[in-house]
Amino acid sequence: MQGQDGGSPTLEQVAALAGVSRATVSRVVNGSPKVLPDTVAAVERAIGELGYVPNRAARALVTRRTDSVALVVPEPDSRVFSDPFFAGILRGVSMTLAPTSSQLVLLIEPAEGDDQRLLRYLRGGHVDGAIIVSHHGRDNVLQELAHLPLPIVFSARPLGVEVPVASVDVDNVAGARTAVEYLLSKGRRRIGTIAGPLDMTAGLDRLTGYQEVAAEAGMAEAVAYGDFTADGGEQAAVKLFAEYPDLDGLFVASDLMATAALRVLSELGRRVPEDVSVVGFDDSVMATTTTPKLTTVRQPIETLGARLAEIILAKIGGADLTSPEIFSTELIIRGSA
Amino acid sequence: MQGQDGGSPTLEQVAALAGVSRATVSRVVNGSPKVLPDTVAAVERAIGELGYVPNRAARALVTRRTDSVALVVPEPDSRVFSDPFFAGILRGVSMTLAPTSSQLVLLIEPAEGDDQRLLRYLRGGHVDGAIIVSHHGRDNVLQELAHLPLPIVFSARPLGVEVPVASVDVDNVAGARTAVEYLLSKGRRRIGTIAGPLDMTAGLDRLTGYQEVAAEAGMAEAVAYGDFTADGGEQAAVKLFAEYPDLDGLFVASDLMATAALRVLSELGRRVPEDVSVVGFDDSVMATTTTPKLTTVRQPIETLGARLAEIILAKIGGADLTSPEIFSTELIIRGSA
DNA sequence: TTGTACGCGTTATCAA
DNA sequence: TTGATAACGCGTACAA
Repeated sequence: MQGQDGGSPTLEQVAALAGVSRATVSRVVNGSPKVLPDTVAAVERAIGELGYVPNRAARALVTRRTDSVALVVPEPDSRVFSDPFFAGILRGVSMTLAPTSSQLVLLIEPAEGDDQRLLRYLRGGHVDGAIIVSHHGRDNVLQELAHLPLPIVFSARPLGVEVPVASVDVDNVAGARTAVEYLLSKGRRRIGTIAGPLDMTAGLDRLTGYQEVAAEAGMAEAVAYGDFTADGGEQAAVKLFAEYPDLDGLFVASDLMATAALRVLSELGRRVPEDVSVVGFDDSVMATTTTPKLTTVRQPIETLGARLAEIILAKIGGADLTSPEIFSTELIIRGSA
Repeated sequence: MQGQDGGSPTLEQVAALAGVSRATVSRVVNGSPKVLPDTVAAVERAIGELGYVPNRAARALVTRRTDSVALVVPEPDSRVFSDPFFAGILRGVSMTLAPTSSQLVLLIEPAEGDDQRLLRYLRGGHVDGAIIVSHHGRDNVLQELAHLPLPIVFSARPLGVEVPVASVDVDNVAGARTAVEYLLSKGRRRIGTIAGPLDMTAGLDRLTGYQEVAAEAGMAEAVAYGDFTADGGEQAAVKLFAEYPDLDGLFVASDLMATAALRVLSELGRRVPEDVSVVGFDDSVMATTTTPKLTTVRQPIETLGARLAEIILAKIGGADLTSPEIFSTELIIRGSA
């Protein structure tokens, strides 16, 4: 039907067909208000007939805007893709960007230590802005990212970055507090926790929430550390219950680790929730695949992703946003506590 | 340290600093063999000093190559992002593309029926090729995608497309056969299945595998349909066991639906695997979060993704690949059968 | 309201 | 081996 002459049609060809100049076609394409209705109609007809699509490269060259934003994963470990959190963020971001003219390009650190490649790309003006899905904080990449001359927003308060930056996150401390306080309200008196790595805000803050409530209730701490994987959760659970056999409550910093803990408890012959009540964090799909179903702290991940996209779009548009935005969590009560 | 004069440095500036012409710098950047070593050294020093990065837009404009490939989800339903299958594909694709100069652009259908936007984008020369993660087959979008004047590869044989196209998939029929035959080998004689939607190859082919074995074994079919979600799996399981209470074996077309079936069986008071043996499909994370753990058919998803990327890169490079590539599955035996 | 003409940063062709 | 110079397709002063 169209484009049969090899390359895509150009502004020039549309102009010829519509009987106007390139400039006028350009105006119509970009919605300039100062074009006669008749002219607009003629041009649009020509555009439709030819199936014209603006050449992004040419446009970017002159406007110095690429109409694309990067979703950056500054870690070579692509396991993040399997993380339900990442999936939710991706979903929120892409749903928000879809109706926009902006495209989403996925950037992942190609190999351990190859930060420079990422930074050069970002500095090269190939994208208008970047959303950083930062997990591990100690990385000095975050520092460099934060200082890039480019609109940037982080999916979580970047650990170790001192300058003010835009970020979107959930109140992990409060979420953890809710979980532990709920356990307390159910009469649990000896509550332990499986924490995440302390170089991630999610690990750090959720542990802090637990510690705060423990201190307030005069309860001794019982902590084991996992790495947010099923295996790590299993090992932590085994260790925790070997060390503190009298635990009657357990707050786990992620649902995935919680499912592992549930299995360990089952093998240990401890009934859930009768002997030990368990609360997770995330409210991911897995929370409903276990028996009993998992009571967990829900975070509005997709909303976080959507907001991330809104912020980067706003910053690209010139808005000056450089502070964290915190969303609240919600306790979802199911069978495990 | 660099780029302090506003925009990124250009070829021109590098040339000035190195005392050569733009053309020579361009040659060095693109690794032309016909440049004197001394000149190369001088140019590279200038590049390093200025922190020069080629302008992608300008380059794309003249070479007519964008160095980017699209990962297309031709459905407005962004739930796919939460699908472990999609995550694995994304992982394989991005790992393969990362060391390359190619960027990955994520394209999702913005709204129901807005196929045209997607097609125009793809036709507009914004990417060099596209990987289509097609789930639902009846969509006529697939037809149009298959006929695009652009290197294309599908993540599964696109249902309803008659022309030869490149695709990468697992042998779903054989995988399902393995599962059902295994159930048979364990002494199960009354085996039912929870199938996926018939407009997806995964749904269709896995059902076919079940039906083949059932026919060969002279076993009556017992089929219920789910939609690859937990809720759908639950409803299908309820319906199936209401209709066929004597089932002693169950093959479920996806792990997620299998976890739901496991819960239903538990509520029905049927022990797994003693009363009913269950086999899933995928070997996703959830397969190990259930009690008992799920015996399932594993597909090498990440490998599929990697191959998808290799194929699209090859096609962009001129290779003529237009036939399906089929990978095999593997039965992972755990506790449920 | 519309058209002319220039420049965006690169690559590629052709001379030198 | 290197250097001018002409495209590539588009936006936008500036002029008409």
